[in-house]
Amino acid sequence: MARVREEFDGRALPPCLAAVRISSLGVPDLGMPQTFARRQVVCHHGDPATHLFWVEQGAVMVQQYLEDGRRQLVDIVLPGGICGLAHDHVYSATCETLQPSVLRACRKSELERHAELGWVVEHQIERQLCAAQEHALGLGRMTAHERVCALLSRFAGQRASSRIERPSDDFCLSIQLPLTRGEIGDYLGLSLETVCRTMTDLQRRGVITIGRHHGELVIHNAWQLKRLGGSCDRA
Amino acid sequence: MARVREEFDGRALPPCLAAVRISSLGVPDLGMPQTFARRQVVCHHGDPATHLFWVEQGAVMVQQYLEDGRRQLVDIVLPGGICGLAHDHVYSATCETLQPSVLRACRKSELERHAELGWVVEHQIERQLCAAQEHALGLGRMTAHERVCALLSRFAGQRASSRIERPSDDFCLSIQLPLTRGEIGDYLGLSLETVCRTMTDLQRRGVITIGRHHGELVIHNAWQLKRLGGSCDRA
DNA sequence: CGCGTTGTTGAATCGGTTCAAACATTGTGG
DNA sequence: CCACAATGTTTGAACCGATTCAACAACGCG
Repeated sequence: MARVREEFDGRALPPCLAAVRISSLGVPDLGMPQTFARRQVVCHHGDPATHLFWVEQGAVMVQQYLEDGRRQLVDIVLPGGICGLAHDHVYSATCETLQPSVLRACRKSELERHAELGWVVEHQIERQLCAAQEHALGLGRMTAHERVCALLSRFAGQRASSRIERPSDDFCLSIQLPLTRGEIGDYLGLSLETVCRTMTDLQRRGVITIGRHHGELVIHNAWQLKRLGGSCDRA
Repeated sequence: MARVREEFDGRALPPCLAAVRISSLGVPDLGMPQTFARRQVVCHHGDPATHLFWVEQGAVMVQQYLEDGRRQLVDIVLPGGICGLAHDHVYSATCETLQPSVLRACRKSELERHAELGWVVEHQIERQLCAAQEHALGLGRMTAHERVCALLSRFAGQRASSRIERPSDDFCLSIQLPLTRGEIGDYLGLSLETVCRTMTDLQRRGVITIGRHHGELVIHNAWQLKRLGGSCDRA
């Protein structure tokens, strides 16, 4: 009856995780899936942290604010990821959907009663912490061009991870950015104008083509994109 | 025999955690405590990730590099914290001690056999992820002055958390910075010269006094420091 | 069609970097 | 204990990448 996934996040699960049903995304079957519209707030910074949210479909942005309104998107959570983290029993950030999304809301109190789940959640959070630290590397030490390229590269990689290894890959990759220029800027620690200029420049260089419609983008040379954003490959 | 701490990180432990002995820092008694000298590498980015390290005493810096040598300190781990995180079975960052330190190295494979520990580790990593996201806010959106003040404030808070709430707190707080200017710069995403100038400026304004000896620092007005670094208080 | 939102581009400005030189502190060996 | 090297810090001047402010163009929803 309890169907168990053998793999989670690329590594075999320890035997202790045999008790709870895990969906194909690594999401435990606790709590009901909830549907959220585009740009809907999932949880708000400072509110009592009652739930942990698993993203099943769509995407969620995790954002922090300074008092004067300056904003930083600190994470973009894709399916399989978790949001709704807490510090001192309150949500440490505001989470908002980028697209229509399906999340599974699990009561923290109930979740923790399942010891077997501890390591499943831990793996996911560990992965997100690694990602956050890589993001910090970009924020602290990369130029505007590198940051934009790294982000676009990530979106490209989501849809065609295997094909971006060889130099003269001249296949086109059409993607739909779920973020506005301002949001990209807030994610990359840049002004929206700089994001604009950088993308226009990438277009001039023939790396991408910016579609007429909002968010439309064609990537002509994913490899070059990766290379430009691309001292990003860590030594 | 199995003594159990009732509290971990300020919150009552769920009942499932009653089985493993936990030290007063929340560190499980698996693996031997190891002593590390100052500036000793604990684990290296890219190496097979066999262990998870718990910091018992001292401090560890977590650092990432770009190919061309640009460096970013992405975290500073204090006692109670964890380092040695992995992505795809290899360490995602290089960890190095800031001071002589005592770490407890736990084999990941063995650790995961203890289901009860999953949530303990999860709590700690969740806390560190929240911290990383706050750090990202600083890297992305704060000025040099704000970043430096926020960091000094953190060091001050470590030693006198309760006393920094009132405005005209004119008590002096003497601290020993375990980081060089260059490292502070690498942590804050600034050049070492900017860190210097900023600190000199804070001294001119009477907020701090820079001691003669390396790392020596006296904070005269912790409250003002907090305020300057201090849109840092999130809305 | 019209108006609000999002995106683009230009010009001036500024915060922080870079490069360079001098200085102080710490550590080492004679 | 002193001399000297290595490491870390401070300061100045020129430069530059990114921001800011402003105007305008393109979508897109009613």
